This record gives sequence, C-alpha cells and structure tokens, in this order.
Amino acid sequence: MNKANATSADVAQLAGVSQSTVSRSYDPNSRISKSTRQKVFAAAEKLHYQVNKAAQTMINKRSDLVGLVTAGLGDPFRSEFLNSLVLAVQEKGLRPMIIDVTDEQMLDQQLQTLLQYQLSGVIITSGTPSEAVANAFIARGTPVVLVNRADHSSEADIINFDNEAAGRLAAQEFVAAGKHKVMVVRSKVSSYSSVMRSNGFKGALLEPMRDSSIQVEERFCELGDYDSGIIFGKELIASGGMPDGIFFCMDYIACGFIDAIKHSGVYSIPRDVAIIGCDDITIARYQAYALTTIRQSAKEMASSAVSALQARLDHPSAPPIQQKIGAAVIFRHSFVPNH
Amino acid sequence: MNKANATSADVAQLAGVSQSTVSRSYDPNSRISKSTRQKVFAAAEKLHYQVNKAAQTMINKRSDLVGLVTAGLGDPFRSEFLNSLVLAVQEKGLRPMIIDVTDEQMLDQQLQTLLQYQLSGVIITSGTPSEAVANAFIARGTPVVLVNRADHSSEADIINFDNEAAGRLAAQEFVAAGKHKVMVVRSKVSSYSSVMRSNGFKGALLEPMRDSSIQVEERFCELGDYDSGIIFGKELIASGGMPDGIFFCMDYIACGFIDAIKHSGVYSIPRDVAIIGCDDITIARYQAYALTTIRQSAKEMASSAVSALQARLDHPSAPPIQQKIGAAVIFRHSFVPNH
DNA sequence: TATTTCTGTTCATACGTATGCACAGTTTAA
DNA sequence: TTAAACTGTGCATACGTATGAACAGAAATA
Repeated sequence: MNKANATSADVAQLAGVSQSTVSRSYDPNSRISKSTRQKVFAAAEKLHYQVNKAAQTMINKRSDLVGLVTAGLGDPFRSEFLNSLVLAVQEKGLRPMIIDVTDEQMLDQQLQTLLQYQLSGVIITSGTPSEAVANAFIARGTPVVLVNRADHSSEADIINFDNEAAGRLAAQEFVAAGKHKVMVVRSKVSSYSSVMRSNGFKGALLEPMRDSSIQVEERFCELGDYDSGIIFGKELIASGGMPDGIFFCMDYIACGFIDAIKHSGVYSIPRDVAIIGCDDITIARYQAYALTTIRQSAKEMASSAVSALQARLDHPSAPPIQQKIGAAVIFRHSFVPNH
Repeated sequence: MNKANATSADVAQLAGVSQSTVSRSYDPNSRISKSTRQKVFAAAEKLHYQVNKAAQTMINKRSDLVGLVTAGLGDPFRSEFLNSLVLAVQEKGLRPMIIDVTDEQMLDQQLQTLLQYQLSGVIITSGTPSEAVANAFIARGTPVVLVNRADHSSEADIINFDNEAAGRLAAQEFVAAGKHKVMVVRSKVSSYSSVMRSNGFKGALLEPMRDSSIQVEERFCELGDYDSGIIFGKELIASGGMPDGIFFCMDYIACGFIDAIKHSGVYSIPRDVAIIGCDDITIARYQAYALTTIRQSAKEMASSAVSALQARLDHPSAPPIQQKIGAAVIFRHSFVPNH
C-alpha cells in the first residue's frame, strides 16, 4: 500500500482504454459512452485513483488554492472570521491556504514565495499591510478580494462591513435612550474600520437638523485590545467625567473597560454608564460581559467574500464588485433601550 | 505586467545559458561558476522569476504544503494553537493548508480531494475524527504528526501535552491547600485529553500511600464549552454539596461555571470554592475570570509538532517519535495557594 | 448510393522543472 | 608527456494531466 499513487495511465491500462479517455471521463461535457465511463470509474476506484493536482495545475494555470491573508488570528473576531472563510472556501471545492503576515519583516519574502504557488485567488483581510500583496497578485492576473480595507484604487473586488452604519446605529440608540453625554472610543492606531465606525457615530450626532442637547466626545486608547480597555477604564475613572454612554469601536476594548469598571466598584453598568460595542465577538455574550453590541456577521462577510471570488473566477473580466454587509444591534445587558 | 509568469527558460535565454543551468543555479550543491550564477540571478530578478511550484511538485513528489487538520477553530485554545502552527510552518518555508473536518458528513469527500494535493506532511490535532485520515496519508507515504490524540497503533509521530501531569498538578495544589472535598469536571463526550486529565487528578488523590482525608468525586457536563459550564454551575448550586475545590478539565467550562457562581451570588471564589482550569486560554487571564489554570503552551506544542514533521521529512525512515509537553501551574485569583 | 453529420476513441503534445548523462576544457597526477 | 580526475555546461527526458487534431465507424440526410 505504500506505493506511489495510481496515475490516469494506470487506470487507462486497467480499463483497456487510452489515458486521454480516462481524463475525458471526468469531464461531464465530454462525449464518452456510458459503458466506457463505467469501466473507467470502476478501474479508478479499484486503484484508488486521485487526480494529481500538481499536473492539473500546470495545465490549468490554477491550483484551486485560495490564499487567506491575515495578520495573525489571535483576536477572537479575526479567528471567527477566518473560520468562516475556511468553511466557505472548502464548500466551493477550493482549498484554503493561510498566509500570516504578522511579521512585517518577512512580508517581502513571504510574498515572493507565495507567487510560486499558482493560487486561484487571494482574500485579504483587514489589518494586513497588504497594498503590495494585492498589487503583486493583480499584476499576475490572480483575482483578489479585499475585506474591510480602505483601498479603492485597485481592480480588486471589495467587501466591507458597513462600519459607518454601525456607528450610526449606536448613536441612534443613545439618542433614543435620552443620553446626555456620550463618548466614542477607538485605538490610536487608526484602522480603516475603526475610523469609519467612529465617523458614523459622530456624524449621526452632529447632524444639523438634530436638536443637539447631546454632548459627544472622541477618545483614544493605545491599542485595540483588552488590556487597552482596562487602562482606558482606569484612567477615565481616575480623571472623572464619566459619560452616561460609551460606544467602543471594538468589543475587545469594551470588555477590558467593563472589567475595569467592575473592579473599581464605583460605577454600575448600565445604570451609570451604558456601553455599546462593535463586532459581537464570542465572549460578548458571556455573562461576565453581556455586551450590547453592533453585530458584524463573520459568516455573512466570509460567504460574500468567497462568492465574489467565485464570480471573478467564472467571469474574469467582469467589472469589480463593491459590497456592503449590514450592521445590526444585538441587545444585552450593558445597554438596555427604553421600551 | 498582466503577463504570464516568467519561466526558467525565459531566464535562461536572457542570461545566455541553458534552462538546466538556471535550475542548477538555485541548487547550492551544484557545480556552477560564480560568474554564471550571477548572470542567472540578475536575469531572474529582471524578469521577476519565481519557480513554478506545480512543476516542481511533479518532480519532487512534494508540494511543501502541510495539511493542518482541525475540527473547527471556534474555541479559543484551538485557534491559538492553530495560529502557532501556522507561524511555525511558515518559518520552515512550508505552507499551511487548513482542513476543517467539523462536518463529519463531508469527511470522506474531503479526504479524497486532499489526497490530490501532494502534501509534504499532515498535522492532525485533537478532536478530529481522523483515524481514517491518518491511515490514508500514511498509506501513501505522507508523514503524519498526531497532536493530543489517543492513537498509538500507527507509524505516525506523536506529540502530547502531558495531560496526566496536568491533572496531578491540580490535585497536588488542592492537597497542599488543605482542601477536604474536591471535584473534577469534564464533558460527557470523552475526549482523550479530558479523560487523561481527569485520570491524572483522581490518580494523584487515590495514591495508596497518601493519608486520604480528602474526598474526591468526578462529575460530567454535557459538552466542553462555556454554556455547559453555566448549566453545570446552576445545577450544582441548586443541588447543594458545593465542594471546596474543583478542577475543570477545560478552561472554557470553568469560565461558564465562574459566571454561574457570580450570578447566583451565593458562593464566593476562591473563598468558598477554589477553581483550577486547564489549558490557559486567552480569556483565562481576564479580570472577569482570573482563572488559576494548568498551562498548555500552544506555542511549544506547535513548534514541537512542526519540528517532528521536519525531522521526518529529513529522515523518512527514522523510528517514530513520541514526545510529551510539560504542564505548569499559572496562579491567578480563582485559586490561591497557601504560602 | 453518395455525402454529410455525429459519436466515441486515440495520438501527440504542452505545461515548467530537475537531473542523469555526455562532453569539452582544465587541472592534477603519474 | 600521457593518463586521470575534476569543473562547468548543455542535451534529453520524465513527471501526470488536459486538449486540439485526426480518424474510424455509425447514423442521418440528400
């Protein structure tokens, strides 16, 4: 059994036909008699024949491999998203190849070796330092899908969560709940998504038509992670001036903030300060956080991205697509609307 | 620029040498004059030449692709581990290809198509219904590394977290702290890891030499996730008989339990009941949980697995390796040792 | 019946790389 | 000085598949 794999030639010999007939048997549009096809399939089964993708790739110039470019999969939303991407890719009969470009030092080298594989397509997720990556693949004629990225220049298909709408929704909830002083918090390191969310939030509160008895302020924390949320919370408690509503551009930060508040014991959530996050990461629903948040559906984003790629493979010269994925409020304990 | 990739023949022509000379230029053990090599590299750079992996694979019978077989990457430990695996694989100049076999229905089909790629190796992680997967690859002569799996029969290399030691460590801590009545909790669905952890825990407490004034009981919850921990906690609170120490075979369950306890307000952690988890997932350190736990180093596991694979590639016929990765207690708030 | 269309198959070749073999030129050994 | 060893390069081929072209026979058309 520890033999080399059976080839189509082996199958051909066993079935008593030519190699080309074997190959054509697997093409549904080919003119092959039923009896011959049966013979071929029987022989193939007996030999456990599996097509050699490497050989196939040489001819098709396509490997059915899809590159999923990401900057780490440490944080929960990213890994959920990647999980959904993997499943969606698999469902289409393609194979996901992960490319982690966390280490920017290695980016160039990574990119070089990546071009060696004849990828069918590349899906680039947010946070990636990827202008270069995208361009390199587009130059080679490999389809590229950008997810949650600012880039507009390219010929790539683009899938974006409706970040502005997310911010707007949060703002509307605070207004409807009669809040007087609200804050929006994002990380100093400006990611496209966070900036748009913050803009959406501020924009909705600064609309000229609105009688603005509501006060809004933008604040920053160091990074977009849990620890930054803790630090931000401690500082805000110490400095005073706690608002009655805060919109965090990332759930992660919100969770850190909540822990800081609870630990201090000074304020109560949502009575003194109501909190809305964004993304709906897994732990947002945990009782310790019970975070009201704007959901970004990882599943929906992923399946849209893969569908876009599939469409591009089917129609390589179609005009680029640009698609927005809707936002929705998920109510939990950290903010409760007036009913 | 939207051209087909340059081939070694193109490089050869530009450099004024033969294709075989180009190929040999990239082999450090080949006899090539310095001047020729320089000419070749210069030409290659000018044409942005990158070797075609598909063609290379046909000759080498190796794609440098490593299959990472996993059952979903939803839960935090799994995704951390996968993250480490991806990085470790990339570091060796190999490429990670994810294979998610969550859907057992598709397993067979997945497996079939997988064999089409000439994978250099396969790393199979726990929870995978993978006896079949492993055997299929071994039969084809593809190296297989099993991580945290019970399988012993095969010719694969095996990397295991020292699950028994983890359980033992937890038990020893409870003994040293003078606990009287302890529990070990795992999911009904018996995974290899959980069973071994539980056995290690019970074994350490039932040693014949020990003067056993300590009472130990094993309990089960439905699944190995957060929600099961919540349910388990509620039931235990309702039924009474709260022990003074609980070892959870998975951090995940422990987090759910902690939330259930806090929500009920009846007991205090760690005063009434001390808690030790296992794995050290990301959120274990969050203030909401501050979980004392037995760390399973994802990084260490991953780099060991990849190193084992690398060794196997270098020496295909070496005897199978079996390696244990050590456990260590991480102290946080849910259990504080007497000092 | 002669011609055309259709069906089912085989032949031959291309994809891009690595490598055994042959060979010419150069250096070392005898 | 002649033989032997070594160095650097090119030629030819194999890897396994897909596909255009050719072709033989059957069926349909004129």
